[in-house]
Amino acid sequence: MPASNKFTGSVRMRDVAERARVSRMTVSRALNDPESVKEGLRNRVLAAVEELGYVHNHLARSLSSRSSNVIGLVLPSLENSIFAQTVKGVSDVLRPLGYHLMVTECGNEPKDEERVISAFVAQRVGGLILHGTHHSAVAARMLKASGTPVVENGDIPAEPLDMVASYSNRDAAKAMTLHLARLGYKQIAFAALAANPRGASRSLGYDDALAELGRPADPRLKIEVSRGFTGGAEAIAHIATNVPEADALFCAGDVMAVGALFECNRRGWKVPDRLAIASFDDLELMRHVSPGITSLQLPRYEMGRRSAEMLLTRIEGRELPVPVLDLGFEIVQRAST
Amino acid sequence: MPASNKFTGSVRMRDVAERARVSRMTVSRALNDPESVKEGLRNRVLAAVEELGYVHNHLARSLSSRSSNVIGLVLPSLENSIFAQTVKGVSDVLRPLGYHLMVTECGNEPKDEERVISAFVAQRVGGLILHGTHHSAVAARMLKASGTPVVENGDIPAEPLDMVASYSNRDAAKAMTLHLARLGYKQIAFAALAANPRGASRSLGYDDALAELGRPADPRLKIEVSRGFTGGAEAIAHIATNVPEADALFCAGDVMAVGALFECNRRGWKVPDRLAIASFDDLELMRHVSPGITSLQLPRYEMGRRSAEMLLTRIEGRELPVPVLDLGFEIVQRAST
DNA sequence: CAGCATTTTGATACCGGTAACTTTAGGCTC
DNA sequence: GAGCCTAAAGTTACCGGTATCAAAATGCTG
Repeated sequence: MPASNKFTGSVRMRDVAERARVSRMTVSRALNDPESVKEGLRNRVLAAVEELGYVHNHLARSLSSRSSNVIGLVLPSLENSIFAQTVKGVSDVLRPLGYHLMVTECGNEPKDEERVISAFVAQRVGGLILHGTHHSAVAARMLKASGTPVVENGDIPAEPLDMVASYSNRDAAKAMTLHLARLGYKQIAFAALAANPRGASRSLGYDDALAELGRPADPRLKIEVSRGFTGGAEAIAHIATNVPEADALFCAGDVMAVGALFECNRRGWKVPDRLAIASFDDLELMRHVSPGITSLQLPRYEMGRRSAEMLLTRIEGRELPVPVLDLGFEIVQRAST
Repeated sequence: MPASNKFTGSVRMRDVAERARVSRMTVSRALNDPESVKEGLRNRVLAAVEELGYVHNHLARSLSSRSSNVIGLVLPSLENSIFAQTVKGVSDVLRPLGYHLMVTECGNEPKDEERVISAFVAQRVGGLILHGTHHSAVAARMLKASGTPVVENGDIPAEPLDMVASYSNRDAAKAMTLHLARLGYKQIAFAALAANPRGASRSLGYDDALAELGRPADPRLKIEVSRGFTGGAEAIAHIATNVPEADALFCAGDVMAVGALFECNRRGWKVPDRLAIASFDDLELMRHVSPGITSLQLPRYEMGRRSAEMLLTRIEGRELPVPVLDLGFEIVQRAST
């Protein structure tokens, strides 16, 4: 039991009711559904609220009404600005309707995600948006049992928990690989993020493309690197040593491609002449470095917006026609390829 | 009243109690303070919890116990990875103690912050960490009245709401400006973020330094730019047109310095020979570009960690000896100056 | 083994709201 | 103005837990 803090005697609805000389119920109505209270009383109530500095107790409200206006968003990390757009998409939908968004970060481990989900379910949030698509059995069961509406939006999972609004990491990786092939690159290397479920899907997409092209899967071309700028440098080092004949590098993690580009600059490798570089995520940075880096523009904002909309639809009791939404992606061709 | 979703008949403590043939109270104790229940009963309870898939209702718990294990963190934006370290610092302290962190973004407008704070207070969170230091009167009053422990950690405010764990934006900006002067730069330009309260403090710090150096404040050297990479480019353009004699540029916003560096590259300006560049925040990027950018290393992680610790101290009822903590900063000298 | 302190469990009231229902107050028709 | 209908306000019970105090079980001492 962690908390031992007690809320210091805060103002209760009863206090407001007494002050306005009405019943608690009238106060409740004046706050939640003002139209249903006659103007005179309503003003008296609102005045009392103002005078006493009353702040509605959502705890009690949610408990009693068995509904909540809080939506939880579970992200693997906040280190990355790639999620900012998604957060904005969600907020833009929720805010005008009076819902509140609470974000929590959970890493890539299903066990950690489980703890976060458990906390949200314990708080009886109105709905949950999960970026991850790999969940522990306990988490899945808990979500199902609690009946919490859920949207997954980091990938398109084979077996959705509930609703989905995302792009397909596998399709996107495949498309970019094919794009590089179409541009004439023969030896396309792939830098993969270790221990990242979305990284794994991307890796499969790369394989798909090679298979479709009828090219053999050269294990030297598939490079496992660490995250961040460092990963890009590692990939270049690997190519220099082990597959100098590679003519393109597709980086499957956000800033990784920039790290690779910087490393090429350090080594005096011309991009794209010596080596073409493509990135998975179209961060703002990609168009500011030179050469600009070809990348996949993902529907980050849309993912947020549609996730929130789907959630609200479900919360309001309407069933959804298509609970799995593939939002696609686009390839942005720049000077690096 | 937004939500109309009803929690579908979830398992209650009463159900667990019946199944384990004990009183609700025993279940409550077995979950919150296992030591206080004898092993036999405790196991029976835990087995029942497991079998029924019971998830504790924090709503009810918080309402009844008038305490919460949720801590709210209010950030101006999630677009920026600079807050990731702070989030991590907070989590690292809270997680092992069973507290949960919920993050919300609020922009730079006190009115928006007020809405977020109000939501957190309505949820009766155990404590609040605010990055902003400019609050609406309503928000301040609400926090005071509710008795919620609060830590501000984005700057050292003149009049703290409660506790503070931060560095001083003003001091940091002053120190960097003095550093540039010490390196011999004579015409130090300053690129400021418009409409950002922390930006304003930094601007004052720059002024302080000039005053201390006995240099006149040349208005052409103080440049207001937009945020992001673009802002840096704008600053360079301004210098080229209006103050070509400037020999150093101090950028007061995160990626701005990188944008400035890129723009210098485009124009063929040598850094630092033609123009030295310094950045406020020591993002990872700063050491990966070339030349590496001189910047201020801020105690982002510490700010999170100490904020959380202060909050817990207060929550546990102990008073703090020093409720305002200045965590300082360091200058990282790199090739750009 | 009685007598008392301590630990473990249970009964009851209440946390601060809202749902559902009842009562009262108005408004209209004839 | 009686009769009926609707709107507005109030009453009561309960949401799902925990605090608090009382009761029962256990242990210890002499």
